[in-house]
Order: sequence, then structure tokens, then C-alpha cells
Amino acid sequence: MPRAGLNTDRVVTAAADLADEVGLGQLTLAALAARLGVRQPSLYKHVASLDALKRLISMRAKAEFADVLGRAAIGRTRDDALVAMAYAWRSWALEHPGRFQAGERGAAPGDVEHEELSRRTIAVMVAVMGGYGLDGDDAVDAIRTCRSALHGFVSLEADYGFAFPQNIDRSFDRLVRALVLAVSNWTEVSAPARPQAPVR
Amino acid sequence: MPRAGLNTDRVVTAAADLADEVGLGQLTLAALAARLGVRQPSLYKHVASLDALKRLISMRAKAEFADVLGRAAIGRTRDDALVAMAYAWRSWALEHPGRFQAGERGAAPGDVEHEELSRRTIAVMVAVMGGYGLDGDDAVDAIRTCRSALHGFVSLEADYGFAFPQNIDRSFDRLVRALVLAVSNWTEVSAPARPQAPVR
DNA sequence: CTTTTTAGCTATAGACATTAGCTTAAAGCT
DNA sequence: AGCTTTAAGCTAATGTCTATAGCTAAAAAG
Repeated sequence: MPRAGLNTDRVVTAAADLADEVGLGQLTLAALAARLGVRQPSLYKHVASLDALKRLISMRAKAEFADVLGRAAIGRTRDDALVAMAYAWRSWALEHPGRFQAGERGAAPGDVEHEELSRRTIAVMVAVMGGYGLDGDDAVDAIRTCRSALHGFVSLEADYGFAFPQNIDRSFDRLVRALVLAVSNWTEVSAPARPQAPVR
Repeated sequence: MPRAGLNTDRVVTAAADLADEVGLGQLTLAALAARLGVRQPSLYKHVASLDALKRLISMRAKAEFADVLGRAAIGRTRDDALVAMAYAWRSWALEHPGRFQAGERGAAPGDVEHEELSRRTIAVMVAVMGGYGLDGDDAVDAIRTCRSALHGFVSLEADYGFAFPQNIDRSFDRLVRALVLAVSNWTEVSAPARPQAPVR
């Protein structure tokens, strides 16, 4: 009988697609093997373990995601870039819930190959913050703030964390505006004085 | 031989504690039974399934969390309340990672008992936003923005999502300031003025 | 002190991940 | 072409975990 012609890349792609359909938690080697027309133990020729497979999905997801973000931000600056990036973030995550969930997983300490991919997303954000004149600690803090807000919104949305589904788009719009306000007034935010003054 | 004297409440408490120690994903009925000095199938006398147990942990977590938030906010208004709530949020989540992760899970549609507990947290935030004069859609949007940012920051932090561990406290401080800035200038944020780029 | 309830037990089935070892399709070489 | 080597995919088997069925005896009820 002819062979299935698998390799690690095809296995990871199929696994990521399956995770997008059924959720990362429901991804099993049994189901993946069935989809690939192969017996379950055969997958071990291409992947060391289920955990290793999830790491590969995470890395794949990060690469694809960084690409999407980069494309959204390119040719734009400041608010335009930030807003475009935010909307691309949300669309991608909602379209690829399994990949997104896999990407949440940080690189294990010392996993340089994985860490490098994590940095790709950050690199896009560094560029956007650079457009606002932010660098060093300010850029790190602003990036973490934006990542947290966008990541949090999307995971809550994907997990049905928002009770009323109807106005989620408007809420996201406001979230993005809040980020724009914060980033474009970052000196105010990062000032060590407590009381906040009204803006503009 | 004497009985172990279990009931659903004790099982859920032990499960939540175990989840805090080993992570929600590593919570197994086998390990839980061992910790309670009981054979694995005995747990089914108190809990319908592993999934049902996780739902109960989620509900327990939400109740405790709402309590903590409420205590932090009480007797404070505006920025003081928001800042206190934010710091309480982060501490609780980092101290109770398993409960926190369980709490991320939204109530299943139609699960009124669970939904009621989800609302308890929201109620605290509604009160805080009320202090800023926000209500209706504005309050909903501001709450979702704050939840997203705080939830996102803490889950990224717990998942080693931030590459450099050293300055996380400062970043959180900036995040909170950014939220304070946004909420105290919410009319600016919610103004439909600036054109938003449609993405994709 | 008898009857009823039920907490916890043993035994067992079924889904998965994972390992060991075999077979044979395909790739490489002469 | 034919011969050799590599490795893809297979069957068989083990261990872990969720879950069900049915038994036993400890506690509660009368």
C-alpha cells in the first residue's frame, strides 16, 4: 500500500487546523491521526509527543500571528498603526482560536528557537511604539499594556466571558481608543506622580 | 473502617487548592482522591464528573474573587478604588493560579447559578465606575476595558508571557495608570470622533 | 434495636499517550 | 536495472485516567 506522505510540517498544520475547529484542549493524537488517514502511533515518527506537538503549534501560531500584525502595521504610523494592529489582532484570534490558545503558551526557559518567535510579535510592537517616540522602558511598559488589553479582551470574548454578546464590537472600539489615548499620552502615564490630570 | 466524611464542599475546596498547586490542567481525580485519602470512584458520590468539578471550582473562584475585589474597593472612590481593585486583582490571581484559571471559564449559556456568580465581580466594577459618573453603555465598555487589561496582564504574567521578569511590577503600575487615565477621561474615549480603520 | 440510606469500595470498560518491534515502501547507490 | 539502506507506517501491548455498575457496611432515621 502507498504511504500517506506525512512530515512534521503537514502534521503541525493539520493539528493547528484541528485545534482551531475543536479547541486546543480537545486536540488528541487519535483524532489527528484519523484526520490524516493514519494510525495513531505513526504520528510519533514526526512528533516526539503531544506536548512537543503543542509547542510546535504554538511556534507556528506565533510566526503566523507576527506576520499578520506586521502586515497590518506596515505603511502606517502612530494611531493608525496601533488601531490597525489591534483590529488585526482580534480578527486573527477569533478566526484561529486554537492557534491563538496555543500561542498563549510562553516559551519554556532556554527554548531559544521558541523565544525567537515570541520576539517577532514584540518586534512589530516595538516599531509601532517607536512611531510614538517611545523606546526603552517606556516602550516595554506600553507594549505590555497593549498586549495585556488586547490579549485579555480576545480571550474573554473567545471564552464567552462577556455576558452580553450584542455590543462587543463597540466595547472593543472603546478599548482601542483607550489604548490610543494612553499611548499617545505615555509621559503622563509613566510620570511617577500619582494624581492624573485631564488630557488635551 | 470509619468514613472519610467528605461532601461536595470539601471536595471542591481540596480540588481548588490542588489546582492552585499543580495547575488546573494537571488536576486529576486520581490525585485529588489520593489527597483526600479516598479511592478515585468515591469522588463521584460528591461530584458528577471532572467537568462538573471544574465548573464548581470556577464558581467558587468567582465568589472568592468578587469578595476580594469588593473588600479592596470598599471605602474608596474613583482612582483610589480603581487602583486598589487592580492591585487586589493581580495579587489574588498570582496567589491562586488554579482558581484564577478556573474562573476564566465563562458560565455555560443558561447556567443561571453560575451566571449569578459571574455578575458578582461585575457588580463591584459597576460601583467603581459609578464613582466616575459612568453608567449604561459607558460603564459596560469601561468595565470590559479594565477587565481585559487586568485579566490579560495577569494571565500573560502567570504563563511566563513576559520575556523579562525583572520589571513586571513597574509595567503593572503603568498599566494601572493607563487605565486610570482612560477611565477618568472616558468621554474622550467614547467620543465617536476619530475615524477607525476597518481592518482585514 | 431495626430499618433505611448512602459513602466508599472493588471490578471493569473505554479513551488516550506512549513504547517496542516488525514490514515494506521509498530513497540512494553501483 | 538491481541491491542496499533508511525510515514511514503498522500491530501489539502497557500505563494512566475518566467513568459506570454493583456490593458492603457505616451512619442516620424510626
